[in-house]
Amino acid sequence: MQQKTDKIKPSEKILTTAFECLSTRGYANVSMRNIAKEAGVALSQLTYYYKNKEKLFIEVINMMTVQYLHEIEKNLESVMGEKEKLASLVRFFKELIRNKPKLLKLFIDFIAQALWIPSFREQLNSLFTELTQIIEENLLTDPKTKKKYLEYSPKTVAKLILGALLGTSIQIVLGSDRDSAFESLNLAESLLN
Amino acid sequence: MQQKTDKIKPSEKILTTAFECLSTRGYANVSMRNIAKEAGVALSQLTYYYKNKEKLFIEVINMMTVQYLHEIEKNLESVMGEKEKLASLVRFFKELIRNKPKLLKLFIDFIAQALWIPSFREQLNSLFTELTQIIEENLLTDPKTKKKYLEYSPKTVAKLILGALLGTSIQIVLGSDRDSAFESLNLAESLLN
DNA sequence: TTATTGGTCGTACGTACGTCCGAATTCTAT
DNA sequence: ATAGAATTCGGACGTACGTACGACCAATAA
Repeated sequence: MQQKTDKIKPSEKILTTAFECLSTRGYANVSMRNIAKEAGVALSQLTYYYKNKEKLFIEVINMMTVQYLHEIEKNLESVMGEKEKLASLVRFFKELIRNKPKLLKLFIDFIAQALWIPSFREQLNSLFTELTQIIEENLLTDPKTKKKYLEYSPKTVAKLILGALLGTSIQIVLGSDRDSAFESLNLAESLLN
Repeated sequence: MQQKTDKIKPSEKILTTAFECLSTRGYANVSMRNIAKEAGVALSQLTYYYKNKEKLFIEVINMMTVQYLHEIEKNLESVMGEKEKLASLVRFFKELIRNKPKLLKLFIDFIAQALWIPSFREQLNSLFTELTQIIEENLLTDPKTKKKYLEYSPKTVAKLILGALLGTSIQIVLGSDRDSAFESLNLAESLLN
């Protein structure tokens, strides 16, 4: 029965357990020992595979970044027209908030850590850059769309879209009345159309 | 010469020093001992006045909340017309980012802590509520303004504005190219007009 | 068979943390 | 002047942390 779970590579088991712990309790409140214990592995295994706590967290974020950036791009490719793509992006975020709030929390926690830890900051910056580019290339290339924002560059528009999605998500994840804030995302969509 | 600084109440000295430390290095990276030392006060004084680290941070946030909420309201009262008030709010945020980035960092850090610490979360929620109300009452009462957003409630609009300001600020504080992201705030303003 | 390598483990080191406590000092009101 | 309260101090307690180390074990290659 447990054959398969036993065959999981320890390094992967550590990684997924680390994600579970970090996204549930936060970087500052999770110790290497916690992760080791929960993964059913010796503490020193974490050092062996990931060197230290900082690098382990970076790997966790990396894993999530790769996975979800792909998912976003797949989502955007699956519909035609920039209006529809925007709708699709908003829908993606709403589903993320509803179904994977832990992922959002992990991400917000990571942002805060990036304030003080240079290696995190670097990684976060490249994530922001990639996200902005995806938005730019998918939602803002049509001349018709461009005209609407006249003097503003696509990059500026993309950053605002990302900012609004991020800021609203934060309010939702942390706030009490979830549904009222969801409405804000709908409004964002219609304002941009 | 130092008469005046010596006369500062220790509790206040602790509070301002705590702000300085927290906004420079972050909640997780600042110890009670750090603050005590920097404030020139015995460690146990922090416990005496603020009970524990959590409550001390809450007091710091409280101080900042009171001060800057007042400042925002004062700012909004000083101009007439909802368009102008929106412009004034955006200007306020831009100046905040430019002149008091440490305050922004403190705030972002606080948001992340609020993910895991219930007392922080409570305080953050009431701060969000107050901010939303200020926006609602100052920028969204004019019937002319209301019409623009048709089916959306003022609260929803207010939350989006707050979200966009917050999300964009985060990108600016953490990002490398500050000026390009400032543009996003200008765009936000014109989109809402 | 033996030697080498990669993986696994338990443990220990040094340090830092938040909190607590009892004694000393200063202030205040009678 | 003095009792009592408020303040200040240094130090200690127990715990938790990230990291490092050296000993095993299993598989592989010569």
